[in-house]
Amino acid sequence: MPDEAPSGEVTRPRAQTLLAPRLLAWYDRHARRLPWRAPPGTAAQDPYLVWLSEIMLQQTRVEAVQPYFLRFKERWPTVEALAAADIDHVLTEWAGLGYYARARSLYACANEVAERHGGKFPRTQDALLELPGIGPYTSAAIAAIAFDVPATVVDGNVERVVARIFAVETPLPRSKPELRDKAATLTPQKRAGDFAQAMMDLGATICTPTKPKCSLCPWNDACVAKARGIQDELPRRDAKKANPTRRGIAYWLVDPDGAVLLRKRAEKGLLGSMIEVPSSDWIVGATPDVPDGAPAAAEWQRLPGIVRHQFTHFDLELTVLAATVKARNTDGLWTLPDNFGDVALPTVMRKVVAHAMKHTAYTPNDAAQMFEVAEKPKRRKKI
DNA sequence: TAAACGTGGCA
DNA sequence: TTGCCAAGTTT
Repeated sequence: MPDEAPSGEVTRPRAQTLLAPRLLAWYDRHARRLPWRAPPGTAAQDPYLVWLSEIMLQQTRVEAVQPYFLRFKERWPTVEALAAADIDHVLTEWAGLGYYARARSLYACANEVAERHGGKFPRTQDALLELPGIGPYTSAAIAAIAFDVPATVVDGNVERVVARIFAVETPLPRSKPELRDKAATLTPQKRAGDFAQAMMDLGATICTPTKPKCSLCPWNDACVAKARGIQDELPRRDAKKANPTRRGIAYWLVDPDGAVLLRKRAEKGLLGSMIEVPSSDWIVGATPDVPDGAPAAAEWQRLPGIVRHQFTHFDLELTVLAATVKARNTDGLWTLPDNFGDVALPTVMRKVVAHAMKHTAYTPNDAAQMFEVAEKPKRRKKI
């Protein structure tokens, strides 16, 4: 029997109205302290920092985001500062975090906010949804966390918590609409931002994908999955098909100064707008023949070993070929390894760099030191 | 609707 | 070593 619901509020059984206060009480005691998060129940947070953190957190763990968030916050403290930045500097700062379309959308969004919204983020979910890189999750998260709008925030954590609380046995992603609707029945009218973060904290620390810590859960007495003993099996998922393996060749070309030829990838698509060691196409099947995709004619020497990398939808195996040239005979970004930290090299390309520097002695003096630079470019000097 | 789109930690 | 999958969005 549904309660009488105030206008705009989701109708829900009476028992469910008790759940949100219990979770908020748990959150008041157990909220993780994160650099983008104000303490529970305190003043509103800077919408710019909420937005920045939420974009970074898309499909990305808190631990991976933290150093990136702190560097962005320090370097670009406001949305106007970010909008005024050089996009390549933004991509360089993003390098290693993955899903690089997020960084391009981040920059586009900053410019829209700066130019069309007077530097202020819109306060409604619908208006936020219009901005680049902001979808259903992020619009709800910003509305709730930055503006205290009672929006329902649904991410992977919330889906897992809700699937267990209500024992939803339909596999993901088919169950998404049902999980969203059930999550909406839990969302309170007040402290929706804290509630959203509480749900995500609960999912991240208690209601974990494997071995959930039900004894510590503020909702354990209400959880249908736990009552049935199937909490470890939920949420179910449709089987995924195996990833294919693609193969290619990376070309490590060095000039007499020790500068290495790099180039910028196509603006969009895989690793869009990022910097790479020139390479062939990456194709399913056998490794392409030399000199497929080679940036110049040279006496290419195959380096021992292979560079492996896993993307979301395929595995990659790169053979690395190296050569030296007497002059910079082809266009590109000839870059000294000391400066690799200043370019937007994605992780797969850092692996190529590390591999090439390990197996070439093109700088006889201290290849080892340069290898270290390639392996750990995150601690780089300011540009 | 389904595929594309990164990376890293952990079992 | 391999597979899972995480504070999702875009096309």
